[in-house]
Amino acid sequence: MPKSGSAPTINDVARIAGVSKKTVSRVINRSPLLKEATLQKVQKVIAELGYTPNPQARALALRRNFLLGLLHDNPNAQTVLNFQEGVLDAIRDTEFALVVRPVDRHSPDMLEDIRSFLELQRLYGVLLLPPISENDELAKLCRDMGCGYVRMGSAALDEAEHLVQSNDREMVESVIDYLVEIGHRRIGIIEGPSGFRSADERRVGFMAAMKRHGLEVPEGASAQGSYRFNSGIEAATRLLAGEPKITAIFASNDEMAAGAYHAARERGLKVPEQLSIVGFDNSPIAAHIWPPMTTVGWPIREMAKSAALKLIDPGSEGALPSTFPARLVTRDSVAPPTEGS
Amino acid sequence: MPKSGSAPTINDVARIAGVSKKTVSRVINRSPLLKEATLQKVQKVIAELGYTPNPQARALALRRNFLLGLLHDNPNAQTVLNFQEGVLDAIRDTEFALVVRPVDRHSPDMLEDIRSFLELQRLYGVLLLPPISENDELAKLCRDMGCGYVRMGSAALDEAEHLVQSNDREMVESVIDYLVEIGHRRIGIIEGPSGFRSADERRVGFMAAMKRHGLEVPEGASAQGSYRFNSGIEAATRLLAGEPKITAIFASNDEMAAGAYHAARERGLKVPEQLSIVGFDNSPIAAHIWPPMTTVGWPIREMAKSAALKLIDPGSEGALPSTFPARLVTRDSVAPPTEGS
DNA sequence: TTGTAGGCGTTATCAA
DNA sequence: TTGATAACGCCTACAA
Repeated sequence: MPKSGSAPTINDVARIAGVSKKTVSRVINRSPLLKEATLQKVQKVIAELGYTPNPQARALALRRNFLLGLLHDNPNAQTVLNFQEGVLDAIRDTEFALVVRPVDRHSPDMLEDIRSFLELQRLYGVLLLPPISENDELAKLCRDMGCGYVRMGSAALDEAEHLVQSNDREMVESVIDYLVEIGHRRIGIIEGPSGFRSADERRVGFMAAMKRHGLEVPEGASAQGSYRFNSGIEAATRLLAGEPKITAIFASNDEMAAGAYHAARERGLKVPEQLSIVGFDNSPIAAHIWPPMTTVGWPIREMAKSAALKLIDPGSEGALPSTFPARLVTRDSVAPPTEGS
Repeated sequence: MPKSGSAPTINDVARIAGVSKKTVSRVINRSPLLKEATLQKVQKVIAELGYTPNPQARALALRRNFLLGLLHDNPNAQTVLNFQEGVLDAIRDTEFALVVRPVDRHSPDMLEDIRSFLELQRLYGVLLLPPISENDELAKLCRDMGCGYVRMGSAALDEAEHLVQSNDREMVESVIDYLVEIGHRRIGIIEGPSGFRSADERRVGFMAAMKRHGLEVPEGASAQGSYRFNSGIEAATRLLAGEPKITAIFASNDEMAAGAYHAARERGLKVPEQLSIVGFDNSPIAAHIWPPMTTVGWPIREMAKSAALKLIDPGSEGALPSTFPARLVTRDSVAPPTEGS
């Protein structure tokens, strides 16, 4: 009988069930070569004892930990946290746990740091959040080290088994369609920083839609930001100073869009009457700012869950989808352009 | 010589250094009973080989993982993420890793869930964020299971070795002092939800300061919210409907304070000219809302670092402080009350 | 289909 | 001060 005070081990199960350790091991690992009767018998004992395999021992024997890593260098706290929740949805009631690791994408030895981290912790797999998910060298590193990985991104960065992707480009196109439909013609864009795939995708979607509608994007109707709030203020200030006046701004993320609100207010422009603003991300600020902001939201939590499942249970249904449709969250920052504006 | 392709083990080090495994183990664990010469010799080999002890093997032998857990049920993403960063500051360049575990404080089997989590993962220690850090049963569970723990809170919830605490009460008092100093007399409060220690502390600080200044808090000048944005709108709406009119609102957190902005706007009140608002937390929304919000910020990252050090290196200097002073972040949501208002 | 022997990389015990 | 030997709890290879 198991020593009281400590958790039962595989030996306890084996002894009580009257089989060998290895047989119990087979039950745990769902070996197909088990006689039904044996399986039942062992499972019964496992249930009675409340036995759970010791992850530390498995990790040692398998040279692989039952840990999923979350690598991120993301300025958006809510995104990261939503993602964590989604991963937890996937690993709930499993032996997996989630370890997080913020990284510094500007550090020259980021890759080396990650390498030694992976080597040390022997993670089962890692989840890569944008923008570092866009780093192909990092993906290669994971492959080389035999560490599973899934990248989250705004474009087809990798094969389906290593990717959960949103349709940023199309979404931005449909945002512009919407703005044009209600009457806007002179639409400006606050782009995200160069080097970010998401920023590229959103810009490309914007330009494509404008072109499709036969609309021009003059020099002064496009400005670049850093995805930070302050950069949004600056970019919008430049946009609003241009001629002819724009009637709407699409910002590549909500923080910059919030900055655009401030810039508009400073120029005495009312949102949405004199200036429509659309953001991207559906972060909390979009809901809390005044007037509440129309923005594009992606299903981060679902994407995270799917990403985690791709790692721990690739065959399962939840692991299948790789592309996740974003949706337009309509609030009050968009209105038809004012006559004569 | 170590087999190429895989990391060197303690056996490699022992063989090359010409000592036993155990001696190497002693070097790793800084045993004091080592001859200086042996120590040097082994350390040299360790350095040459770039040897790192395998955490999985240690975890098995020690029945304890080199993992810190972060348990939270926190509605504020930025707080959680800042805390994560602080923990990372502490464990950088150590063999520790951080595993996160959101929990549901409303679930009836929360404690049971956490128990099995701790049992399974054999965490080195856990960090408890408010509000679940206020749960004494949870702390007891950790003690009973021999799992280290540190609680973060707004009051003296535990002994210094298990606690990092902010001085919420005094900070709120000084906020009120400040408001009174610039002329406010009729000040309202949006309280946090009952059952939250932070909410209690902030309310108590508010009441104490008002009393000290000989000011009354009439029935209609106090309303309770849930710490959520919408509850802030509702609470502030009630507050602003009361008579005599209040000239300032202290909200127990920034989200509710942001809600108060909305309520003020709906009533046509300008912030800060006709209504001053002060929040608590210094979350991103405080900086991004218009006008930028005056609020109270706590040094979460430093608190987190100290909390983690209390777990992994209790003797170190950084592990000492248990009380961390919050500070007032002055922005533009406070002004003297308007004459005759 | 099941069992035996040995290994994963570390630490603990106890003797030398 | 050091070392041989046996855990720790699981898995793989190979044998039966």
